[in-house]
Amino acid sequence: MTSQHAVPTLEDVAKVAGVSPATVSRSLNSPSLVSKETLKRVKSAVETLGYTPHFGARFMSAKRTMTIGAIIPTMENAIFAKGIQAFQERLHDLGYTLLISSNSYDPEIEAEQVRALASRGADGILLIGYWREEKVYKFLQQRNIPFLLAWAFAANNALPAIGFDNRASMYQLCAQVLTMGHRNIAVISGTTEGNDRATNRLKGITECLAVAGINLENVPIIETPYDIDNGANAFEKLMTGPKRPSVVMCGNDVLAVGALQRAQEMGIAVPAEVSITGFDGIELARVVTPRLTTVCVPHSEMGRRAADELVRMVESGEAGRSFELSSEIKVEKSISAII
Amino acid sequence: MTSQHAVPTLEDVAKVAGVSPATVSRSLNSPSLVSKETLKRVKSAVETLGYTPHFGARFMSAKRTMTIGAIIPTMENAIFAKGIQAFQERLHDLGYTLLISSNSYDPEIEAEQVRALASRGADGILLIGYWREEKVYKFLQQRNIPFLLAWAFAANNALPAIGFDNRASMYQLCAQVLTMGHRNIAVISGTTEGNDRATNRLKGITECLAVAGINLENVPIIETPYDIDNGANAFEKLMTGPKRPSVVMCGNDVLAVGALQRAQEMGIAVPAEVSITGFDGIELARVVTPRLTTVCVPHSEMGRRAADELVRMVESGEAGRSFELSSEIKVEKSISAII
DNA sequence: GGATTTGATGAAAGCGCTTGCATCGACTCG
DNA sequence: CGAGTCGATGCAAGCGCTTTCATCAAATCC
Repeated sequence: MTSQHAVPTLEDVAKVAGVSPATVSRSLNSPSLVSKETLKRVKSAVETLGYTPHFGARFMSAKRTMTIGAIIPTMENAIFAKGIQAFQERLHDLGYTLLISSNSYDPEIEAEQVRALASRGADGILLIGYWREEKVYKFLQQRNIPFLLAWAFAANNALPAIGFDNRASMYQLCAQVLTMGHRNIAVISGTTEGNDRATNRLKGITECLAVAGINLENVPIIETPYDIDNGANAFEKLMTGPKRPSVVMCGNDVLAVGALQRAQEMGIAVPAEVSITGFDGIELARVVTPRLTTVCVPHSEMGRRAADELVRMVESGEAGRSFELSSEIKVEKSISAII
Repeated sequence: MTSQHAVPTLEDVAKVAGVSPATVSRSLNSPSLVSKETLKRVKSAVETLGYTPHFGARFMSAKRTMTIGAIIPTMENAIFAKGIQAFQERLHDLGYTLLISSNSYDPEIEAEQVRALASRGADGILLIGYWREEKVYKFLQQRNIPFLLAWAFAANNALPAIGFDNRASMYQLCAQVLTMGHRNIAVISGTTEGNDRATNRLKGITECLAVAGINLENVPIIETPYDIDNGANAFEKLMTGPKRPSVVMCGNDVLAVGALQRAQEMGIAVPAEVSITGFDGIELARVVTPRLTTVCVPHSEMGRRAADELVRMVESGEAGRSFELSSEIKVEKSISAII
């Protein structure tokens, strides 16, 4: 081993540059307080030593860590990917590092991750949706850690959030479905327990149907975790049930794509024999045949603006604001009108 | 504001439990050294105060951080999602926290992220593929930080890696394509610069074609970043060129799906008029119509085993080993034989 | 039963950095 | 030209934790 793994410290840099550690620190953090001359010497010392500030030490003496945490339910399907990617890019531009954790929709793990991020000094945290145990919010407040909720927006909730109204969007989509003449509706919903987005989407459908005077007892609803195969299986169950629906509304695109796929395998024509709708407007929705009728959500915009707002909260110390983004119903070939 | 944001410290816990800070520390980290009695008191003090160890402080005095970093090119398309998800899950089981960064295939940003993770005390780092500037490897070695490469495997490279042989896999797929009678081949490759996976996949094709005696000058190759629309555009260019290929081989499934989509838009029948192949075997490949002929990679297994190996390296201090995983060619409807 | 071991705990020294305060020339001002 | 400013720098006190070493009482041994 040629290299002695002596990680260089501030003091080493100071020695090489012939100044005090304090001056090195200032050169790195507030260059304006240091003379051009010294700055140059320090810079070169840093280079030759390959010095990297020790994050732990910095974290201990300074308050800020320039780190933002994000906790998402899953990375596996693409629902959050685009938004988080945009979130990360914007944060990077703003000089922050993003730490991501995912928890497979498990609230226990989520709570644990909040603590982990807090103890790692996250200056702010991004969470998905509203629902979580009260103690998590308590903890965040007690620790005074700014947080922002994303992928959801509820006008009647004071917590700072950026997203869209899942209920209203789905309501609208359902209204569209009704307008096209469908009365025989089935639903494949994501797991609603502990998931306010899924819950609200389902609510959007049931409310709309109720308003339209459709008896909900006749509307089969299957709940299942977001996954292509689950969507497929649920679809099969619905289509082999007592009464075939004319349209299957799915809680998100992943489920819908599963449904679509199983339809093909079963030789059921879409949309001729049955229509299918999704939600989210992820890539998956536009590459399948027929394209999915879905609700398009501005993922990238959401990610970017979430970054802006969270950083604003962190840097200004002000309370977070909420932003409602608009979603857009995109009617594609996976649905047809009933004549 | 009701809550004074006084984050409780070890000392606070000590005071409440009526013991010394040292004892609290031991209770938390080496319970076996502490009496049952004391342990109980400390535990309850921790609970009532909602104490969370200060990561920075811990990092400063201890060596381990129980943190693993992963640096991936992108979260946006699903190539890495499944593998990283499995990686994270396994790490969680092993008691480690995962920090993820993505860099949009920018080597500068990657280098920066390696430093960021190092200064944050990552006990080990997962990187994608072999190629990166020598200084990055130097840095890692000098800092004595265990690292593992994933999504690639090259028998002739000593760096610890877990993955598959991109060149060999693509060679095999290409051989299959030739077997089916295709001689008029076009390629849509991912950007090869700075990307050894893309480079090797392309090499797999060209080598195979060379062996088959096909003049590479007649093989149009378009290089473009991994993105559905880029795949679509490249496909269109190829199909409107001087001589239509009978098969378009794509560097990954994302490009292939783009190609497939544009084919549909252009009214070109797949596989009747042109065949299309992908690489990776992500979900996208199996939901499109026709299903994509592709090379399936064991993403989840790779993620899990990467976690195991990296943790082993960290905990044992031993050098990393390399693992070649096998990939599997999956022939689906997107390709047809030339008679 | 005195000497030694053992188990449980405390005291205190850092770990590498930031920052308030002190210092000290060099300048400015009246 | 002496007093007050100011810009640049150093000194040193922590930040919250881990860990070595010392301490001390109880248990063990010959």
